[in-house]
Amino acid sequence: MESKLQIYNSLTRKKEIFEPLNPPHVGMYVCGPTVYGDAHLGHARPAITFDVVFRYLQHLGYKVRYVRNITDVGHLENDADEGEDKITKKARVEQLEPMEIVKYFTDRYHENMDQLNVLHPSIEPTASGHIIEQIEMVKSIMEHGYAYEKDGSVYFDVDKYNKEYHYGKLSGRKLEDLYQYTRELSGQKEKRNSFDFALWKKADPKHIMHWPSPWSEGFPGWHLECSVMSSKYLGEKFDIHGGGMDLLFPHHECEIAQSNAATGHDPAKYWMHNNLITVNGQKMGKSLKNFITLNEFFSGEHESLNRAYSPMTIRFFILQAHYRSTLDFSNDALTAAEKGMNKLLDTYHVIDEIKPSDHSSVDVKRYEKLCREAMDDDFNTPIVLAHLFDLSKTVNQVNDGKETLTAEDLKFVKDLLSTYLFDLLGIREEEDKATDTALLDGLVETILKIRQEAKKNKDYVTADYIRDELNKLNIIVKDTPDGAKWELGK
RNA sequence: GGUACCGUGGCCGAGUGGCUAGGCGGAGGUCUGCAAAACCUUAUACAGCGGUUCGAAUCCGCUCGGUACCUCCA
Repeated sequence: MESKLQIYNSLTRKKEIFEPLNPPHVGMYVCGPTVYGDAHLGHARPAITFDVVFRYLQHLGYKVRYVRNITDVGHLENDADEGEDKITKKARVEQLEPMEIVKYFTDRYHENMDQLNVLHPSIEPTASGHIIEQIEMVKSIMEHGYAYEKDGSVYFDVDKYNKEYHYGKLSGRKLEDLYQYTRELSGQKEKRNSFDFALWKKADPKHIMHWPSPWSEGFPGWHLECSVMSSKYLGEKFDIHGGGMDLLFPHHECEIAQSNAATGHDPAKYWMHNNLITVNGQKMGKSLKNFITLNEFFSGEHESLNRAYSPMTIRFFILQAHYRSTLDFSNDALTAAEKGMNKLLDTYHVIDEIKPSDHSSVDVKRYEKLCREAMDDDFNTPIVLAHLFDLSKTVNQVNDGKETLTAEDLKFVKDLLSTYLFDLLGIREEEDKATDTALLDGLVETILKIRQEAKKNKDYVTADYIRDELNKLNIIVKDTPDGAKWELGK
């Protein structure tokens, strides 16, 4: 089937028809986390955004290789001890091996991703596992004349590169402007220009993580790992490179420069960037210390949280905004997302209780096209959800006897909800709701029969007592024309 | 200073020239012993000023306000 998928390409700043380089194969690389702390809400956004991209591309029939890295070396701390990277610093503080820290937070990250129902990437390479390849790439860039060594460190020669290529093509920055502004900052003497960036850095004695190289005992520059691992697993030229908008400059700009310097061409055809999550209009981030970790959301243990929010509520909340828009966090917004999501999940189950008619009074088939068009339009998940809410309204109207649907159409609606809500948007029902055991079922039914007797005798005191007590046990009773129904509450 | 971008009703959030976005919340109603759910109806909008146009939230200009990034800071 001909794809009409359009993707907003940060490189061209417009939506483009998605045409893979080698169909039906698609290569996608996304910058993963630096594992030196628990993942916060800001980390959930790229993970979920590109999870949906991954799911939808597969849905369209593409064979996707999705690579998401784990950064476990290299990111230097600027504000604290100079020359120490984040992993190392944490290790020294806690007297642990760096790889112990890495393992701990990598496991925690994976746990969070599973909770958010984020599919595992095809390959999850680590920077520390690709030191040799990184050294090779530095050599290649040097051989092409775009890097120079100084006192055991190797720097990328941006000025020289920019004479042959265009440094700033992704971020829209001009080298002259960078030069004017950055020259006043405390530049390092080793560099020819302040905007040159490190490819290899000589380790000073207190730096624990270091590897031998032709230039020094040291460690790779932080832009290098992504260039190396993407080309190793996806080839020198692949389809999609994704990441957070805050990585656009300098990180992704430098990746483009490194690839061009080593191979003569850009690494990725489409660059996708998810926007940031804000708190009171400000970026949620480590540096601002205004972040809330995912575990804190799940437990509710944070001063900014009124209560706990389930992983699926977080996921739904993120999907209710387009990935290229900023998304403002608040308790009200999360609660609204939770209620909306439960409404859709209820609809999914209501379908089973509807008696089919011979004739459908409404056209539900059109929703498939509408949902598909929304996804094709740069993964517009809020529009998909709006259509699903419309569909939900229709189902409820049928349930109320105001409209009718045939058995075939009812199945169609159920399948459509299943496909979009569960398979593509990755929402799943909370486990405690899914595990209604037969025992619980029987007990509650029995108690409700007693309550029904009480109601028949107009003994409302007993009836309400039963309902209130069940409520306290998180069992919500609803009286309907067909008798009392119940469900486990939030 | 530079670069990218944003400003939509109580809250969140779609929408790039004319057609109800949607969710949450509010108001009224149907149903109901009461409640909940569901359904129906409904209010509240496009930062300001000017321009283009038959017609602008949507294009252009200016003003005001806000955000992110600016090289080792994810």
